[in-house]
Amino acid sequence: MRRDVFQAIADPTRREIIGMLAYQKMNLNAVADHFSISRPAISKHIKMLTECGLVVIEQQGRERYCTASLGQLGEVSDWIEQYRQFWNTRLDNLDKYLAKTQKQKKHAKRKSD
Amino acid sequence: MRRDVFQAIADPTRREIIGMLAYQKMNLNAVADHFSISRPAISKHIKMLTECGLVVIEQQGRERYCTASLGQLGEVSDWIEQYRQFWNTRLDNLDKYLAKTQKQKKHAKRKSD
DNA sequence: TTTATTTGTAACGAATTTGTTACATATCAC
DNA sequence: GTGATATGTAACAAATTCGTTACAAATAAA
Repeated sequence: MRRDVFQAIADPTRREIIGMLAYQKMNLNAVADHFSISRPAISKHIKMLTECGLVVIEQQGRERYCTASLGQLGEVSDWIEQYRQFWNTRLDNLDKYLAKTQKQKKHAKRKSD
Repeated sequence: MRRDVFQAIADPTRREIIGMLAYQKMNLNAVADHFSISRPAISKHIKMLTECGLVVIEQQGRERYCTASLGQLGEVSDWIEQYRQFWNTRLDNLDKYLAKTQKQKKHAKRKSD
């Protein structure tokens, strides 16, 4: 099973969980209460998040308090940053231009036969 | 079918494709030659990348030249950056953090006027 | 001790992802 | 024209994801 950070943040529910746990420590049931899906489903999401280091668990009696530990997001950030030079540049504008002409070609194509 | 940028970059093959197309325009077969999986598989990956705007196609005769158009990565970058303040405040992160808060101050200034 | 609460996990199913092969179409080269 | 090349896509299969319900175990509360 793939358990990397890229995969972890691909799921919108997990991104929401991260958003909650970044600001407040919560036990698992409290997290689950914010969603319409079942508690076991949330439990699995949190398990995955802990497995890739984005959430840490602090056990207190029968409760498990979860907090976000977002340093691992650096892996994604680093991957993206290496390409930042390609954004909002002439190159990027060229790409947008090409995308535009491509659409025009597709439209023209059917008729031109 | 989910077709957002988070999902697009979750797959390692697609990240590799992005890495190749960021630096050079290539037709589809040239991309496929760099991988062990089949050409139709690559074709589908590239289709998905174009559908979420990370790759643009320029048709030239029977060939389709692909280039990366990475502005959409900003969506992921923005999502991550909102949490940067929560990362372990290492010194090398401090610069970026300060830059961000400086921007926020500028924005806040307009409201307080 | 008895009961309620918090949680993990097994077992399962549906949907999605990711690959394949086979075939169709359009274009180039001769 | 004929044949090679570049590509899209349909049809299918295997693996994975993401949810469910049911049950077990540990702890707290009565």
